Amino acid sequence: MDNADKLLIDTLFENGKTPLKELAAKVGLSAPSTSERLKRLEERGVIKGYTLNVASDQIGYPLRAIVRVSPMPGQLQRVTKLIQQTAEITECDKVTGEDCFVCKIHLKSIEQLDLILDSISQYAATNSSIIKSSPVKRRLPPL
Amino acid sequence: MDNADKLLIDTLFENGKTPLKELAAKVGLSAPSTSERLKRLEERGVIKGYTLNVASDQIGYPLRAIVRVSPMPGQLQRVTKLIQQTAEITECDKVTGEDCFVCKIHLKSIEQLDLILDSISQYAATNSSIIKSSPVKRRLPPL
DNA sequence: TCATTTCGCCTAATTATGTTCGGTATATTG
DNA sequence: CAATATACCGAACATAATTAGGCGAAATGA
Repeated sequence: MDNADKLLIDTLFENGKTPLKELAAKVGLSAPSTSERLKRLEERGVIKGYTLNVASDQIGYPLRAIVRVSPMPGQLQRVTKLIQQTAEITECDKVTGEDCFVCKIHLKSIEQLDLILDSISQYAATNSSIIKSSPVKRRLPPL
Repeated sequence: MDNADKLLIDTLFENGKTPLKELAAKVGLSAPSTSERLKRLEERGVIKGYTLNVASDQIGYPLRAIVRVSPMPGQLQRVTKLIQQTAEITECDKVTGEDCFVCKIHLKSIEQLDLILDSISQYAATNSSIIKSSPVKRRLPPL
């Protein structure tokens, strides 16, 4: 991971469709060499894939929430499965400490939150917070 | 947003580099029409951009944590700025409820967490959880 | 030390991919 | 019901990415 590799990752994180030519110019290499670099980054698993940023409010989800979930004794497996099967839960991390899971949920309405929490509450205690804004948008840590 | 548009978004979310030809085949349209669809999705702001999935452990960050941050009275502005300026904080949402912020942090080591928390703790109470696994990887809600 | 291999790079040619350009059918509107 | 707008198509064109062949510097090993 030299400077060129870092620049490639940084640039592609900003715009995953940056043309090879432009990438090559930025790192000061030829197109084929740059392509080789990328291939190696992919093979090494540094670059796991290319994806989209979608505006969730444009696809019918004006609300987002963060829900902390603490399964009741003996319900860990069930709750894990339930979380994975709830399509509106778009991200979930299992963490140390009091709460077991921290989930991000996309919602069509507040009512939908109630609905989803109800389905969980038989097996876990939950703590919900509506997202009001995002002071830090997804970004890379320093390379 | 008809079925074709949804398929395009779903497919590109999985692989942001899916060739137009393949997208066209999938939605049953010609390449130019598919390209038009994409352009409109971008113009309407549904597709906000293309980006990368990077393996954070491959770029020197084997640990991730979720930190909830509750600024002390009168320190909201300062804390907001501090969070934004802390490069290891790769995501932060401002939420309703007890805690004001929920942050995701990428870490080189546990010591680094201590360091970062120290810099915040003069202005806010914090509650940290180390991420042990991610039962739900980032995905789209139902389209 | 000097031959040998490996590696990363280059340019040029080739192939793949995406866009533009008429032009048509089907809705939409005055 | 004519006029316009929309979404689509195939063919031609333009752009972008990959492959092929070869060069030079650093690492490897006799």
